[in-house]
Amino acid sequence: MLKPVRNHSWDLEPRDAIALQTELAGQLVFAPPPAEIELVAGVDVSMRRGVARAAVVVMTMPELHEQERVCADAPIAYPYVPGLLTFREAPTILQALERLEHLPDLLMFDGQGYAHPRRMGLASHIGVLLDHPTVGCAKSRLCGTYKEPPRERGAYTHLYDGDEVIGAVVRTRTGVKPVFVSAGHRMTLDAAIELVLACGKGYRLPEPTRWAHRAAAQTGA
DNA sequence: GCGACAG
DNA sequence: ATCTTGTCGC
Repeated sequence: MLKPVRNHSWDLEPRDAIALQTELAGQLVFAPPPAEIELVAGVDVSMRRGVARAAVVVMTMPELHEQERVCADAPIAYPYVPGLLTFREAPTILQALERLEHLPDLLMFDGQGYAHPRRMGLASHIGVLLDHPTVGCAKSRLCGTYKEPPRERGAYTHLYDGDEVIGAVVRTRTGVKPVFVSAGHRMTLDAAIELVLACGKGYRLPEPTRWAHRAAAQTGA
C-alpha cells in the first residue's frame, strides 16, 4: 500500500552512502503537511540476535486509537554507523510499510529527520523515497547545539547547527527527558513540533527491560 | 590529536 | 539497539 516512488541500493560503503545522502538532501521538500491528518503511523525497529524487526502502528488522530499494525523481519545486514542509521534500518522498515492496508497521512520515526549532518536523517530519507510526509522524533541528539528547554510539557528550544535551526528539543511530558524533533520530508519544523505534541502520550520513563520482556512474554508479544 | 556520535 | 548485576540516587 505504501511503496517507494524511487529506490536505490542499500549495500553501500560509508563513502558512497554519505554521497547518496548529500544527493538526496537536494530533493527534500519543506512544506506544511496536509491540514487534515486522520491517520498517523509510528515506526520503530528492534535489533535482536541478528534480526531486525520493523513495526508500524497506524493510529487515528487525535484519539490515537490503533487502526492497524504490521511487522517485517530481516537479517541485520549493516553496522550501526553514526549518521548512517538509515542504511541499517530502512530496508526492513520499507518492507513493513508495503504490508500496510491503510495509508497514513503522516509517518513518525524514532530517529532524526533534518537534524542530521547532511540533512538526511532516517525520517527525511524514507520520506523522500516514499514522497510522503514524515517527522523525525529521536530520543537523543546526533548533532547540533541547544539549551535545555523549560520543564513544562509543550516547552521547547531550538536545535542549531551554527546559525541554522535544524530541529527542536521538545518536552512532551512535564519533568521528563525531552525528545529531539525535526522535519522529515514534506514537512516544516513548526508542524513537526505540533504533531509530536498532539500525539500526547509522551515519552515513557525508563523501566527495567527484563521486567518489560517478562510482561511482554506473558502477553504473547 | 581528542572528543562526539540517531539506534 | 542489545547484553546484563549490582548499585547509586531521589
